[in-house]
Amino acid sequence: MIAVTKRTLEINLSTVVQSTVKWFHSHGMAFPWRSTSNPFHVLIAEVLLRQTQAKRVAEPYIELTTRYPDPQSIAQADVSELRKWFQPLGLFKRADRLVQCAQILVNDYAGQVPGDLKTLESLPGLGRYSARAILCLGFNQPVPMIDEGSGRVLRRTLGHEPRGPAFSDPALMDAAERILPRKSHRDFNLGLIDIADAYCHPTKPDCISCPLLKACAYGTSQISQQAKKCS
DNA sequence: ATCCCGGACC
DNA sequence: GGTCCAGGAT
Repeated sequence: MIAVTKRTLEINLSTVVQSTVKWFHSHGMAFPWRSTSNPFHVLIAEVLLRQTQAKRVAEPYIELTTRYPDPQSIAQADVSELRKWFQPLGLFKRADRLVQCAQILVNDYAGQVPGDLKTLESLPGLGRYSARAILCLGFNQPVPMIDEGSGRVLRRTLGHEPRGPAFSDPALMDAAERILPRKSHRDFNLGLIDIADAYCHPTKPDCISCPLLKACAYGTSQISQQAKKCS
């Protein structure tokens, strides 16, 4: 009996992975930071993306990575000059911390972005999510990228009860580790993020259109509830 | 738990 | 007028 439920669970997990990756290949967003593997450019992107809608980050990202392509450029940049590129986005302290971060990279890490989790998390302006995003996108490491959006997709799909912020939910983080595919980890991570944006809205999710509907505990229950209402 | 922050969207 | 946004620092 236990073996059967476990096998059912594994089948569902692999369905979630395959549907997400397949959907991403045809519907994934082509943001500029997704066509580079330069770790420092990924780092800049993640700083800009924090609590900011991805579409609005494209222009500042291009400007910043063009004008300040490496840690050295930012380390010696004038902070007030750098803040200019954060003007339309808000959260200006990100600019200050980006300079601090670049200075540490220059002084302590030979101007290179370190490729290990603990060091990345210790840098100013980077946290659990950004560090993992840099590892996945900049170093091609099979690390889960769980933010509030992709965390919500996984929670709803796997039928988890939301227990506080995604990053401090051990059950969610364990599930994310378990489900992450070895081969297409990058497409899976980005696919979850894009699905969160396109369908899995916090208050009004579009389950009918979602590519994960058939594999999603939340979506299928939503649909059956709607069917009851209509009858 | 709160603050940061401007803009898009409803 | 609320809600939300690839979170992090305090």
